[in-house]
Amino acid sequence: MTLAPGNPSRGSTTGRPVMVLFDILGQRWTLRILWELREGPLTFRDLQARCGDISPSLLNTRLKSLRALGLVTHQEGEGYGYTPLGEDLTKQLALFDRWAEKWAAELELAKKREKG
Amino acid sequence: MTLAPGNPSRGSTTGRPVMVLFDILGQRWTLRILWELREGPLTFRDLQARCGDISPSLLNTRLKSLRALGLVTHQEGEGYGYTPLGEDLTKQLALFDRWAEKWAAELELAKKREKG
DNA sequence: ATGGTTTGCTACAGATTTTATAGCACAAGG
DNA sequence: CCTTGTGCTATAAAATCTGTAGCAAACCAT
Repeated sequence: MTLAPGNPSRGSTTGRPVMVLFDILGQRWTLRILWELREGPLTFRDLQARCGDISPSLLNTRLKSLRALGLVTHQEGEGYGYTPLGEDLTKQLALFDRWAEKWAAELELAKKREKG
Repeated sequence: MTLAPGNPSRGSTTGRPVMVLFDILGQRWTLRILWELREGPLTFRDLQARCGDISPSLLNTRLKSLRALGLVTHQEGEGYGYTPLGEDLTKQLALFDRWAEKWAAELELAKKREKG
């Protein structure tokens, strides 16, 4: 069965949208792919390079499902980019970026305290 | 090498915190585990049940790394719960929940339009 | 029209991760 | 004792991911 809101996903029979979302984002590279598109559309090959040379087969698999889910589109001549929904989701990812910076700082601090 | 901010992660040599975070959250079940703790600490077995009977070996692997990363703690008698950092991260996940509901609604709408 | 470049992929084998199931050790309660 | 709950470990099989090779179509300049 396709992964989509309304359909059951791993460990959840209800298809509650957030569960489906977690299932999708919990697939390797999905978050990263969305993130790398944040500054504008990229070609398949550019996107691949930005993702540290992810294998083209997996990239294509991910892009297919992101397209099927209405988060990403492919425009002739432009490459891969967000749909309005995808763009909206990615705004949440920007919050993660800020959180992660804070997190790193706190872990760093903890490490120092530990030492003396 | 351990997965932690500052250390290189998949496809990123810099260790930029958000990349590391994506790497962690992109491991199956991690997002779900964090999510299921949102209403308070749970025992190992309760958490396992909430996650649709995820295998105990994987659950333990995930919990170990979440503890190592300072997101989750285990308190004698209470079970597994957030650290302050973990709690903070989970607030962002609540935004995902709202986004996902909107997403589901839009996809539903699109499907209807498609039919006629 | 021919050769080089870019783009968007597919194929496939080997490595890694995840799943499913069984079971163990310890502690508390009756 | 015996049962129940808790926090796991072990292991084999299945699924997923990685790395590499390569192809077809479009475009460009010669």
